[in-house]
Amino acid sequence: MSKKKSFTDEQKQIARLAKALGHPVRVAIVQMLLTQECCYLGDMSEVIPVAKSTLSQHLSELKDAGIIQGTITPPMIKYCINKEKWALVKSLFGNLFETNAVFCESCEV
Amino acid sequence: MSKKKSFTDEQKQIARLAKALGHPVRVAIVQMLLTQECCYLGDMSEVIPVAKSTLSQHLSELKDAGIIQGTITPPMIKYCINKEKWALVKSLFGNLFETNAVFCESCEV
DNA sequence: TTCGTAGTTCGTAAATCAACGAACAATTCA
DNA sequence: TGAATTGTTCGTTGATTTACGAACTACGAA
Repeated sequence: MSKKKSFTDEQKQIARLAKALGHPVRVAIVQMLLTQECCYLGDMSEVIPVAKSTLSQHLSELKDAGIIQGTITPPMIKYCINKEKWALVKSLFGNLFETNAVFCESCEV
Repeated sequence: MSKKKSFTDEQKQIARLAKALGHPVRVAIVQMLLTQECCYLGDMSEVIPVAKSTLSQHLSELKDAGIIQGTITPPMIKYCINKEKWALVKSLFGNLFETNAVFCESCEV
């Protein structure tokens, strides 16, 4: 047995969420959804410069991470931010940011 | 010319930083450096269950993203959080989180 | 039933990521 | 000078990501 610990749930969750936000397309999607309640792939593809199929894949990743959700409203699918998950995102990153950080004075930049 | 705009600097910066935090090993590193629990690769490798070479690569990624910095203090290298960059991280994510989000009531979870 | 719209999935190709051990610097200490 | 320590780089192997157009599904409207 090793003394090395595995990762905490918090570390895994932060990593998962950060990864989901780790691409400009996905950041753009989230920003858009945050400011306009919900919208459709078609709307996004007018603004975000990638193929619709690519956009759809990015939407899937955000969905897999739980950050967004889609509701079928034929013939379209309405995407929006998942309220609960977004609260979790804020809370997890908030914890990290509120860490009373110790910066190293002797380290040059 | 397309009417589609490219990505804003903010979107690219957030994505870059989020990507850097998008792995449990790197989250663990940042958490330790924030509190200066460990500052040397050797210390970290006693806690984080990956090979030293792998750890070194993760440190490089965080360094490339500008989040951490290393100072040579022979025979070791002392790592720490880059104060200015960390402030930027907080500010960028802060902006995102402070967005007055409009959640869609009609979307089921 | 046929057409058009909205979005997903498929198939493919290139690039990047993640992981490991081995080999390699650089430096201190004996 | 030689040995030990610290950390990086190399070389390799898979897995994952990103991107695109083409093909497909699902649905409402004509």
